[in-house]
Amino acid sequence: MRLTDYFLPTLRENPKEAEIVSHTLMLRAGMVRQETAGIYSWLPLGFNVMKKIEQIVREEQNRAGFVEILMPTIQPADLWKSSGRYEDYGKEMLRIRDRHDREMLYGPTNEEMITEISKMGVRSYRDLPTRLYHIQWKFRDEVRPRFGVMRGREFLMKDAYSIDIDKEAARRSYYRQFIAYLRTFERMGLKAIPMAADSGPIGGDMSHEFVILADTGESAVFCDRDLVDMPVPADDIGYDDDLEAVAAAWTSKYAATDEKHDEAKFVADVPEERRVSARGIEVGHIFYFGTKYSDAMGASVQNADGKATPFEMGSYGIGVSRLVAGIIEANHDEAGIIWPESVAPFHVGLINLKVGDSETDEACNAFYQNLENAGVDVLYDDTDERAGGKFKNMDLIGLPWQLIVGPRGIKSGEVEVKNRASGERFNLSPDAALNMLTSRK
RNA sequence: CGGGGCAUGGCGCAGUCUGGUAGCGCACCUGGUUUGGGACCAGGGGGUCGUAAGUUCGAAUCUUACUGCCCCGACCA
Repeated sequence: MRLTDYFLPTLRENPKEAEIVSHTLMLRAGMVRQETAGIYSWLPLGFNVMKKIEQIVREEQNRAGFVEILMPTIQPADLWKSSGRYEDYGKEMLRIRDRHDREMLYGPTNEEMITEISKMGVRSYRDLPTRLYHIQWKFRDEVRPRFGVMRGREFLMKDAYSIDIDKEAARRSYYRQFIAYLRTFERMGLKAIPMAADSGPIGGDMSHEFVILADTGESAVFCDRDLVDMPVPADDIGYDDDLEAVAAAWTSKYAATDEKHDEAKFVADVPEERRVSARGIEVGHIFYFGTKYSDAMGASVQNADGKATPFEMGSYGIGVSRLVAGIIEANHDEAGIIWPESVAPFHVGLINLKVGDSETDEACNAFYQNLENAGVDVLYDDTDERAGGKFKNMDLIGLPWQLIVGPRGIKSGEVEVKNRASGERFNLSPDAALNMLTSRK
């Protein structure tokens, strides 16, 4: 992509409404624009990153044996009346009426709908397990939206739902998601720690929040250092294996958010040198809720004995749009964002230091073509900005690699490759630079 | 939902107390000099001063109501 063809409205100064660093940087890097409190337009750079995150989530859900569907944003109120939640949900639910004065709502979640869909499709225990997910916009009318897309009212979320015949089977579905989450966040360059969470109406041990560590995190978290460096299962993990045993490496170690933190247990269970007190951001939540909705909505199947058995259900959420901000919170410096390669909007920022200088233009065009041909996403700054501005901008938007080409270097047969994360610079011949950047892909 | 603050050009702000017909920095446009980490000079364009009503010869400024946004708290992926 040539910058002259792109839409990248970067800001030089910090917008005053932004309180946390990810919000400031997303506004400054031209990733989003606020339309009203907690509701944002996604501009090209932000949208690009969000799609990359979404795709990683999708791939790992598929790998874990969940099947993608798409449910609507607008739901009929009757559906929610059938579970009793229409009255319970309160003002966070955005309630609307259509032209026939029918009560509708902008969905804050989809348990009721998935239960109805499953009732229609599941007739026998032989049809189970049913494991579905979708990635869709949701709306929760937060009293006080803040922190940009970190806590907006409209947000993109992956939510998955499992339906099993009994609790043992439900456990297996639950741990599929547990492992999928470890892999998903790892692929985005995040350290996500599963932490025991309140498990809603059922209780028990089947609810975990996945929290990423970031200095600017919203809540205090406490965990065993072993969890931070625990190697995540590889992509050949067998999802039909006993994943609860695999997950035990995580669930057996101490980890808690401040609400659930038990200092005495922390001190007793974790040797002092391994105690981590940090800040965290919740990016995922998985839980088993048993028959809460299936009971209320009469969703059952016949078991092998011919007896009606209510669905055993779990739901599993990942805040996709929130992750965009979460990743920035975990990956930035004074100059701007530092994208992990897997979610970077482009891999290489090609900087032409002197547009109009024929040798420099020629060299840049060649790089641009060759990198594109090699399948490397390039953002080519072909504007006639001054060099200083280009450097600042490129650091701000945080592409992993910068390829800096100017007349001075061309004369001595060199270009500069800069790694955004480490700050390392390499003066290389054009061929060596091209080789370095294409071999990474 | 309680408490507080703010609303003036694309962004950040001054002007409001003490009413007199709108200004600064950045950004933008033109010309020139520059050019490897946010240059300089000269010229220029752009604002129903959140909305509505009121007071006044005259309102960004005073009064009232409303709306929006931000912050703290309670709440939350």
